Amino acid sequence: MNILAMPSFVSSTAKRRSPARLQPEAVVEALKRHMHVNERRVRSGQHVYQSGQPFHSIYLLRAGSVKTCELAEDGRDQITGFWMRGDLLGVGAIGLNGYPSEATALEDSTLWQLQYSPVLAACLRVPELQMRLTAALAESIRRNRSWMLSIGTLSAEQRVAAFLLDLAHRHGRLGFSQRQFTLRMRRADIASFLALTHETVSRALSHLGRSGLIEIRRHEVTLLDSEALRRLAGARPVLH
Amino acid sequence: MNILAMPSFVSSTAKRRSPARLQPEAVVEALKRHMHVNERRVRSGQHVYQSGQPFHSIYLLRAGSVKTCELAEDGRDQITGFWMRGDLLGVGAIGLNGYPSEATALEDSTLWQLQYSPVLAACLRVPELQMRLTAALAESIRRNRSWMLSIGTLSAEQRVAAFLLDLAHRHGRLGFSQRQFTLRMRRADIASFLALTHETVSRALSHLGRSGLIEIRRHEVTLLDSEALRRLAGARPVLH
DNA sequence: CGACAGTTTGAAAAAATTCAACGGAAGTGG
DNA sequence: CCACTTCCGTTGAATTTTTTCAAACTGTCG
Repeated sequence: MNILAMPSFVSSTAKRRSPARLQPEAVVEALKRHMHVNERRVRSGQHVYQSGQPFHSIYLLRAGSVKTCELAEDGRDQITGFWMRGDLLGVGAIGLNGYPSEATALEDSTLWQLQYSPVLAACLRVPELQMRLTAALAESIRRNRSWMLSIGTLSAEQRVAAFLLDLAHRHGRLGFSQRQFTLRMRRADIASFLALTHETVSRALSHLGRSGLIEIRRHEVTLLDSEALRRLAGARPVLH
Repeated sequence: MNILAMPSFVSSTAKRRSPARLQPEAVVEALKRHMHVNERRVRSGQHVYQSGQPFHSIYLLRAGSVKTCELAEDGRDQITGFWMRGDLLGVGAIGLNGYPSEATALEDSTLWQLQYSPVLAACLRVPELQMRLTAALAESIRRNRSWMLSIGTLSAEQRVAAFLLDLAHRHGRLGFSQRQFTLRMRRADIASFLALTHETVSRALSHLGRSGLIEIRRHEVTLLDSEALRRLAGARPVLH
């Protein structure tokens, strides 16, 4: 789903890349050339959109970070993703009248608001944009499948390890440190995302810390031995 | 992801529908008018495509049923979906060189093979096709999110109940009985899909049977009290 | 400073998995 | 067509993992 640096996965498919990679920034340029873009700033804790709100726009996250949460009528909810620069939000609402989920800023963030009908129009005129949007949707599907694989096959601690590696990787792609970063979300959010309880996540993090694989203090993480983390998470070492 | 009868979810979002519903069959017609379609028959147990195979085509399932499976390099695997008439397969490969997952027929099935470049070309000429494809991708994303919600918030038995209701619902949309149908997949496949073991699925089915909510004999299911099943699965009663 | 949301940890309980055994159905090969 | 094998499903019991409940601790924000 990341327009600026696709693709990234928790596992497996990282190698099979697009034949014709598009320059990410070029696409961003193209977007601005072909349609009006409204910049929107959202403060930490505020909603980008809420469940049920009429759907008009998708959002390109330009700075900050955002979580998305799926809500059931009976009150159950589930974090469905954590997003950073370059990620596209609200695409799950395409084809519906309203957003089926909500998006909340995890820190002060800025987004480009892209009204969906102009996007469609632009896609018709600019094949590259269409390809890009479609590819972004497909990547989002792969990301989900990869998550399903993790949840279905890994233990609690393995999931937490995989989660940290995923965050690290996405951080790295955006030019930030792959070793050290801030967990912008609460333990309970991680827990929901990983289909665990917040206590279990806390224990897993503590245990990874005691084992010397990571250092964690509150929201600051350092991956001390990402090789071991990868082994733990069941992935073959990534060579590149 | 179902081209013939979107959308369907395990939960929540079923009400927020597309403003301009497109006639499903009309889209199928349009497809045939605008590009060459190769019909392919696959026998039960055979692959539609395999992980790593070069990606050229997506598939529209016309008859039968298919399961898709995500594979990790270390041997872990995970069923990511069960598909029936009208469902679009292989879209996860868009933007990649090869399929990241594999699709296996659960019974003798027939599919339309749609080479992807003509699909793209057709989408550029026919806005309706583009909308349809994009909407199908978006629906697939929602389906995944809905699955995440179920896995993250429901117990084993609730997941099995939700699974049966989902199958029943999709069956119903295609004009088959919503009350009685055949589970084409093995217990182990259901288990993988629901992030459980096959023993747990077996026990859950037996227990639902003993409780009088369903009748199950091997692969034949009858939903005796789908209202109670819905309550069990945590959903509000669907009114219509 | 004080309240509070969020985190950590421990102990008990519950849920699901693992291991093991059995039975039946389907498929294979004589 | 039958014997045999293999795969799949079911069930029970033991074990493991994760959750639940409870309490204490910490950093942040009025």
